[in-house]
Amino acid sequence: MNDRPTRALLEDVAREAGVSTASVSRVLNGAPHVSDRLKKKVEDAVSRLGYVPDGSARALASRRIGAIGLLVPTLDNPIFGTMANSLERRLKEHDCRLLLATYRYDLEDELQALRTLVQHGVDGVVLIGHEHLADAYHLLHQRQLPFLTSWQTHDQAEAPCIGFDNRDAARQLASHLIDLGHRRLAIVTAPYEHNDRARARFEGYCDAIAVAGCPAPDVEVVEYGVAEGADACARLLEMPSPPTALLCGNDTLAFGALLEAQRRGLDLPRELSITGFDDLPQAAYMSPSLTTVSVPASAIGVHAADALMTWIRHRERPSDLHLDASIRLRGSTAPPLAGRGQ
Amino acid sequence: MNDRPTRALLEDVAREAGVSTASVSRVLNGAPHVSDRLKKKVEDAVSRLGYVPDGSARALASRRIGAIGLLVPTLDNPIFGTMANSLERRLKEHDCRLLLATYRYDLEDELQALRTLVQHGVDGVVLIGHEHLADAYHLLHQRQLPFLTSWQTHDQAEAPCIGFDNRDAARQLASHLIDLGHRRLAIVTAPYEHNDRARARFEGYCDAIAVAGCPAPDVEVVEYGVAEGADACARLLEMPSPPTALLCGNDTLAFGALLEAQRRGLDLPRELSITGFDDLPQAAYMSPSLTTVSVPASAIGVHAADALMTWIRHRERPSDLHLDASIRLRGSTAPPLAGRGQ
DNA sequence: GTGCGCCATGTAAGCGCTTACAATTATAGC
DNA sequence: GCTATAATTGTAAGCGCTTACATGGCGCAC
Repeated sequence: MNDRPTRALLEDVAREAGVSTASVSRVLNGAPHVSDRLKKKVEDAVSRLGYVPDGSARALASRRIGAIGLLVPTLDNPIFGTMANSLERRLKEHDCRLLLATYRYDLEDELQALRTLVQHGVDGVVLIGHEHLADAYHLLHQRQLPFLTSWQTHDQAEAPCIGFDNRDAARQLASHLIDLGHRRLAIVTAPYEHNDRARARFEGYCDAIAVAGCPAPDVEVVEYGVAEGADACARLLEMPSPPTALLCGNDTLAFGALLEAQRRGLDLPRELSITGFDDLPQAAYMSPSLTTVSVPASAIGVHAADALMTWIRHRERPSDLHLDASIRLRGSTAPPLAGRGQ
Repeated sequence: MNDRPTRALLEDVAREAGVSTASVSRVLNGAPHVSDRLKKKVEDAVSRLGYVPDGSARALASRRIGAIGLLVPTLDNPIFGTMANSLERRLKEHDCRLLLATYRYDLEDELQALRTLVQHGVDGVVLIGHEHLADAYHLLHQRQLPFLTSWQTHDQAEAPCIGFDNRDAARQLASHLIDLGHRRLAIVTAPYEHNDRARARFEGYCDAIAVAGCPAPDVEVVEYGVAEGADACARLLEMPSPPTALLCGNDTLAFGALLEAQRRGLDLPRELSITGFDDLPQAAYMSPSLTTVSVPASAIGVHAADALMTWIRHRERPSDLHLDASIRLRGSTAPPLAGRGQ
């Protein structure tokens, strides 16, 4: 109990309990076929010595480190924080840890980060989206590491996917605006070349616009950020025939757009409808409150944890899971002013 | 390289390069006294074989896992996401990984999480605040693990601290309101028994109120959350003599309060001043924009990474770092209506 | 020319666990 | 009562690296 100069090892526990090291290990790992008597002896010895197993040694011998890797573009966007949070909590219930890495939407950087995670021996990996460098998939398959893609449904067979249909949700959002009478829509999106979620949303917006026969939308491509959203909004409003509705790639961009529109004295939503995507907690509390899409970030985390643990522990590859994202109609969308938007 | 059924080991590299395993290890770890010729031979062999070192084995043999642990109350509050994000990025530059755990403001849970991090062999730990169970400090010291407390300055000698003065910032915020003429202030805070940041803020508010000789503030203690902030605001406004200004423990509570006040038709900020704490990105974009305190979350992450890596690599304990938190005066605070607030 | 010291490299002993396999004992079938 | 089978437990060989220590060369002062 007093500070030992050298901590107790499994071998010490075995000696103290008068059993073999293998038995101690078995008790500690809840192996089958262990008598209650043995179990008790070992548990007593463990608490008497204050023994704590060494994770590194266990990892080396068992080839499992008890941690999975999560690769997210960034934690600056709270939506990924929400997902990471629920993932970590759920993993903890499975007695598993979370190794986190970010890559700022840079797939080269992602590959690099993935390499170090794999090198560290993570038992599984969760990726956001399904668009990654071929080398990343190659590495994962070569190592036969259980991994999931998430956030965006797709039909690749590379890996099980836990996500929702960004494109369809985006389509619904745009349709809603069109139903309200908007014809001149504009889109503010993040670069979507290497971002399947952004691309799916963009395409969903375009789908609805094309089906309705509206004129091709003006498009602003900017990085995610409030200031970027504001700037994009400013540019769109200064065009010869400005839009009556703005479809933003996420809530952050929409916040910026909303701010900029108000700064210019526009009467929202009468003079400009704005939509976001993600439904961050404060979206409902903007004024006007933001029409957006509620994405199942927490659910993705929980289900990803469960699916991955099943795969790791029982060696059975989980199936895809399609979650729902529902649109939230709020105060930032309304019919356009008569006479405008044509 | 085609898929090898069995990956190359350090031993294979040694054989391929015609040198000893020790030499390979030395080259890989940049040990001194290695000739260029040896280095080149090894590097060639490594790339020829596509060798990737095994993190677990390295960890066991060297007693360093190349990862530090971060314990945050939750990632649902984006302010911690911001900190985790910058910490992870900076650690990456030091070639170090981040093991993340959350504990929902439950110190027992935190100790539990800390135990598993230590067990995993993290090379260092970053804690939020300095209030933790004695067993947590005990564990850290017993293992002689480099660790930092953060977010809130203090003068304990337990560990180096990287933080700012929540109390002083809170005091400034309250003083600002008092200077504007408010006399009846109220406080909405999270439970602060085991949360030194919340407590410091609360005390800062009380300090200023007491010094100014204002009547004792009504206090609502609620969990962090928008809905909770709204409820607290509602209760305070229904009191016999409602406050003219509301000091909230963080921005999330303030968002809720702001919303509730508007829902009740109050003309903000004339009829009620509201302040937050954290300066989340959207604080500036509420309407009215939120007066709050900008906290150096990113800076804490960066400096924590640097300090911890110095400690780990050079065995020299870093000194405390006091960062600044500055108040942001915005649209949610104004002088009280004449005749009210007495 | 010899001896000392330093540099570069090799040898091999772990690091602290897990687990295949062996050994032992208990259970059961006939 | 004897063998086949299953339930327990023990033995010991790794897991793939790092590093203390040993070794062999080489340059240099004397």
